[in-house]
Amino acid sequence: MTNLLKDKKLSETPFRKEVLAIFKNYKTAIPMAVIERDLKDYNRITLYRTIKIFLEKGLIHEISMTGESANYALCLSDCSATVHHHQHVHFKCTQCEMVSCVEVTAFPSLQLPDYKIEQLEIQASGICKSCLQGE
Amino acid sequence: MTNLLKDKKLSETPFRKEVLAIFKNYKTAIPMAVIERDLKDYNRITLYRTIKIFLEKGLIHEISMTGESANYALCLSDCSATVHHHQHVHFKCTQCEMVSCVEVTAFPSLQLPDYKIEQLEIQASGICKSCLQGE
DNA sequence: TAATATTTGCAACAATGTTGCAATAAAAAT
DNA sequence: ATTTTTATTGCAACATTGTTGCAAATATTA
Repeated sequence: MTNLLKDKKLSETPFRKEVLAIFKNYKTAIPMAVIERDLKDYNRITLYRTIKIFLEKGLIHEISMTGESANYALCLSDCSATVHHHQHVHFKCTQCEMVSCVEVTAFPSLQLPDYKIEQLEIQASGICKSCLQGE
Repeated sequence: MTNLLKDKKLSETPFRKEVLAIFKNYKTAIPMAVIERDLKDYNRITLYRTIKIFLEKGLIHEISMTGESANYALCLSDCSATVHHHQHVHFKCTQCEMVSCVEVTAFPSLQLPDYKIEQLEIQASGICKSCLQGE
């Protein structure tokens, strides 16, 4: 268990540790609303600033899916604000509404004539593991 | 040139025609801000409602890319609010900032063990056609 | 433990999006 | 073509989301 805050040269405050703990609790990506619900007591402004700096330092990444409010998840590999080294697909379950990051071995590739592709982001939706089993 | 509004059983009002004309003018996807700038005179609330109903009727679709505000573009094929028949990739140029829909013949496929994928959305970023040529 | 740097919370504000309702305009029916 | 019906618009008011300056509090460094 490494110290994510110190690694990214961020001061270790109780609030940041608490937010980080929430991220670690979830295996899925979570929206602001979930973080707010899980914090016993929090300041809206501080939370915004915390999320912002976590994003800037590449501690977490943002997942925007069409029609959804933004979700956030811990970065698994060493990322910065702009460069992310993920090889995963963002998956939204249409049944339980969970958004998660799914690691894939063979990440699809794509070539477009006349375009130079630098990054690919894949958002899938369907039925997740636990919903498939639960039926 | 079909009548998109009538096709979708929407009243043909001057305002809706104007908004539709703006969408037709652009080959790219556009954010709210661009629509607002292009409208000579408009009511904020009516615009929100217009976008909402255009989305509901499948006249336009929303494109959410990480870090971006939402973009909107006309649907090319016959779509509804939930089901879109696009075979295109959303492309964001990191140079000119344009977001566009790029039709592809071979749309990548993806299989995930334990997941049932129903829809795939692909967001690419890099350098677009005109920026590549302009250099 | 003191000095310095960073973070927090407040107040105030800006931007974005929503709702009820009366006036208005479009579509359907006569 | 004119009336009736239905849908849209704009206003006021509000809800939500996100931002900024600044002083107090806290964390880090020396």
